[in-house]
Amino acid sequence: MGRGKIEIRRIENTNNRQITYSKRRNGIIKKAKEISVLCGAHVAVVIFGSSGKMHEYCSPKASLVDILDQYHTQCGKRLWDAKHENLSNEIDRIKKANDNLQMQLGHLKGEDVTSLNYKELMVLEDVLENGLACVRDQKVSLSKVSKKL
Amino acid sequence: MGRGKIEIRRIENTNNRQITYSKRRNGIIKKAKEISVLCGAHVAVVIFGSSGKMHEYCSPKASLVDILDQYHTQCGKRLWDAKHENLSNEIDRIKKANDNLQMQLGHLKGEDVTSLNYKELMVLEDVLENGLACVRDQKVSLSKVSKKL
DNA sequence: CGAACTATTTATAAGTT
DNA sequence: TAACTTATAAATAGTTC
Repeated sequence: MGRGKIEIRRIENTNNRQITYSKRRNGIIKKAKEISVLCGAHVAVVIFGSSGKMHEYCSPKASLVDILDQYHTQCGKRLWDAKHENLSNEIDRIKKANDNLQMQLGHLKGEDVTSLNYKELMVLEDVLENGLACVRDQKVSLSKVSKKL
Repeated sequence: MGRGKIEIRRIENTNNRQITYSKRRNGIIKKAKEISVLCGAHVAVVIFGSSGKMHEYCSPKASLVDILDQYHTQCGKRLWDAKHENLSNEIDRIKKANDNLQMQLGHLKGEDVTSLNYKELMVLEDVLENGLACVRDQKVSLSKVSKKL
């Protein structure tokens, strides 16, 4: 619709793409408003431009949440359950990472070392010696600075 | 667009309303596809006609869940129910705990010690010395055991 | 009836300022 | 650059089959 016909393919020129995006976004939202008034339809439109900025439209008297509830009820795709599952999995994952860190930390502090074999103890000893050296170096550095002041 | 201009107000004739709904719904979804291709936008459209039947469009490579996640991130509105909110909060909490553990672990290994003050360094030194002592004791214990065998 | 048709309106691509 | 203009493409209201 315009001075020239365009192919429906990505507009490579960034500026033109931005202009077209803004115009067409307004167009879609206008159409969404119209169909909701003309036909009493419930409509939700969410658009993210390539810049990441969001625009939304939702027909009057219905929040996006309402529309999505309706979506959930109707289509049986279990939108929320899927989301829930993802979150639960993430929690499990992080908790495991956490436990692992706790254990490492405990070993460094000398806790539960009886569960380690000789080789592991040697590695641990090296790490601790190295840490101790760094800490002592830093103490020395700080002492020098405070003497200068 | 059409043989005659129409007011944007509810179409009272059920049949005409249904026809217009169907035509315009297709129109909106076509436009949504076009903007996603032309501009690389992410778009989600959910429409319920007055009959209650649902239609949706979601731009390729992004599920409705993804788009809603993005929505959630951007606008901070409470799209998810309390359960999900709790899960999200838990994730944040555990992640923070995790970061804290990572930092402690780093310090024990001698990383980023320059961010510590003298008092903190002394505490750290004590912890490390204690840990080292435990580890060495354990090494000795293991040696004794292996000699006995 | 729903699919196809067209006269018109509307949206918009490109141009202009 | 963004807002305005205009020629043209696209959408669609009413109609036909």
